[in-house]
Amino acid sequence: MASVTLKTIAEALGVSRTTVSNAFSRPDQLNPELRRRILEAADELGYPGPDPTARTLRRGKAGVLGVLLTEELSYAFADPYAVEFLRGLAEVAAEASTSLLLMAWPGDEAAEVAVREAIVDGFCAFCLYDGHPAIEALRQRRLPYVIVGEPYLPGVPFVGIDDRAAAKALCAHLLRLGHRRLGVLSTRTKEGPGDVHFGAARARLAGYRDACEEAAVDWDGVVIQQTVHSREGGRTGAARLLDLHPRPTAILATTDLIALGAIQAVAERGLEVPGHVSVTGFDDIPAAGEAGLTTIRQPKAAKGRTVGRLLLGGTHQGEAPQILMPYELIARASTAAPPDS
Amino acid sequence: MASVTLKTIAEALGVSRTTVSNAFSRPDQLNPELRRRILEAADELGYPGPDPTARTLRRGKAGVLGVLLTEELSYAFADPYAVEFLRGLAEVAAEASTSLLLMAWPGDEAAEVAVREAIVDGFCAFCLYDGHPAIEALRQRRLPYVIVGEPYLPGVPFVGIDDRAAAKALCAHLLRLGHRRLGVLSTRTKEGPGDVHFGAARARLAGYRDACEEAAVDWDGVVIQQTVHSREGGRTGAARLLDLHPRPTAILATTDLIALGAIQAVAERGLEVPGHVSVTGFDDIPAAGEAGLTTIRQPKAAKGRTVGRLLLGGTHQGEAPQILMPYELIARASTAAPPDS
DNA sequence: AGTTGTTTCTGAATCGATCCAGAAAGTGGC
DNA sequence: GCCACTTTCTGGATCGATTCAGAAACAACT
Repeated sequence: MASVTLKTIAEALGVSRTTVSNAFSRPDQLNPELRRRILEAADELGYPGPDPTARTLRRGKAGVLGVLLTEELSYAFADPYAVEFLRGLAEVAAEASTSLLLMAWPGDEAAEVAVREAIVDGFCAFCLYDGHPAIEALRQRRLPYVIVGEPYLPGVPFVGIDDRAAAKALCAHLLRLGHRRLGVLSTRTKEGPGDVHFGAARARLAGYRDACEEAAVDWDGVVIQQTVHSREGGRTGAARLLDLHPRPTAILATTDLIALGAIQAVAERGLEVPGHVSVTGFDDIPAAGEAGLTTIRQPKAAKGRTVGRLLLGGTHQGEAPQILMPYELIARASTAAPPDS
Repeated sequence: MASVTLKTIAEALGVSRTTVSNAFSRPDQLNPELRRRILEAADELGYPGPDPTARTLRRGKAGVLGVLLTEELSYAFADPYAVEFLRGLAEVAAEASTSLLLMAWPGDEAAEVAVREAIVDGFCAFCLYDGHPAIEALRQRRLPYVIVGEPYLPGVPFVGIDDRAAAKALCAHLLRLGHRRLGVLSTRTKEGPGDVHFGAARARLAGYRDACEEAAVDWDGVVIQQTVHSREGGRTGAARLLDLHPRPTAILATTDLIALGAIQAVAERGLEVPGHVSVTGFDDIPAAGEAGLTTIRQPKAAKGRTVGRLLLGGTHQGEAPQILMPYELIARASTAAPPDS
């Protein structure tokens, strides 16, 4: 009944706990023949291996990085952008013999508890929104942590791009081509249609607005259609925009996934991209290139690697690091001058 | 420099460690006024809260269930089936104040290590394949664990449906309708085109075969096309099948997601479902109903709940529980008699 | 005054490993 | 035969909390 520990094995063989521990963790510290006997005895006694909890407590290092996700798991994984980011993060983590822990929460209330109780060496928060209770909990844990992409908050470690400036550049590109009737397709907010809650979406909308104001285009005349963050969501959302009279000549989607759905919706109407409607995305996922989508490219895997290095580098003394990664406007075939109307 | 612990606070206030511990974990065990002072001092000293590792070691319970995923994260999350399952699991876990830990591995070799070192109360392995090294590691940890859906192995705790029998029923349905030229769309295996590695896919193929043999249809004449597990993968895979001469009159996809892609491919050829080609799926995800897809319905969330209860119920003594859940053939509009050729 | 009970707090033991300083035995060089 | 060095093993301290039996103070009831 009593569980099998190092002590059980040590007593069975008449050696010390330390020696048994070495047999598992530092094989070069003992005689190979004795080690063989120890492992054999461990196997016979049903020893499950050194207890990870005790080991972590003593070593003061868990060998784990926590990745915080919001409730909608599908949000994070349906988007190839997230997968790329995680690949970069996992790469750096693996070099430090560290594994990733994806933390799924039933809801916001549980988030705080989860952050407080997770056994990790650091956190990376992904897809949070401004004001999420976990953010304060993160600060209190006094472990290294980084907010990725959104929200950007003063005094909080951050890695991402300047979403607002990038969005402005993208919108300015459309305005330069001559577009004046714009439609925006944004990810759905948590709060319902009133307010755009997600930091990145909000920053991107602000960037579009900046560009409009600079070009003296009336921002209030721009229709903002919210939708689910998926290809299908882009299709149905775009359908709404295409029903408007007069129809927008350009659709700005806040992510590539949505933009790809929008392109599909345009085709289903028997219209052409960019002949009748121009479409832009955001992120430059692999499928964007194939579809000839004009978008903002951001370094996805590199972002993950940067986050990993930051977290594994130890606690940040003093100032919180805030790293802005480079981005690039990729103009492809999905944008052109608007049709003569 | 030295970290702030219970002891630091206790000494600062001249009370015992136990009392400070109670202030955090058992508020009813001490004077409210003293508790207030303790929490205040903790805040001032920058105490990050009781160390989760130490707490776990002492309590002997982590309050965490590990969910094992294979390398392809997208595999698990692109499929609404997985999301539903996790919802059920999370529900039961939440009732026991337990959170879920999604474990992402860089690769198979890392799997063993991760299982050995994870600080959890139990494991649920999802989307593993037969012979995965993690399976042996799971057994050795002597913690409760369950294999979900695939692979089904003797002596290993299991929850799922009888994939083979379900697949047989589905295929028999097509054969009853009169189909004789079948095409199969299966998820890609790890090993390449030679052998179908994933347990469920293999079991489903075996079921199709059973039905064919019972109806004296030549199984060797059935083309098996492998593809990526996604809607897009289904589209391209089905395109290959539709290029065959003579064209199959029915396509059996091993998952709904693939089937939905197949339906799209048929439409793109200017053909009709089920007029020219019948299509079947597997799992009955929400989108399957909308698309009128004939498929096998299995209880997704209930499966998650069952797994959760099993894991939280403690270690299984003696025999490994193997639970087969009910399934149901859902005949919808995507299947009909083959065209007169 | 004595018994019982409640509230509030304490000290030592414990969870299961790892780390460190050092002991014991054996090796090699001079 | 002595010193220096390596290999192999040991015992005790430690990581940071929780648990448990019990002490101290005080109230309530015979």
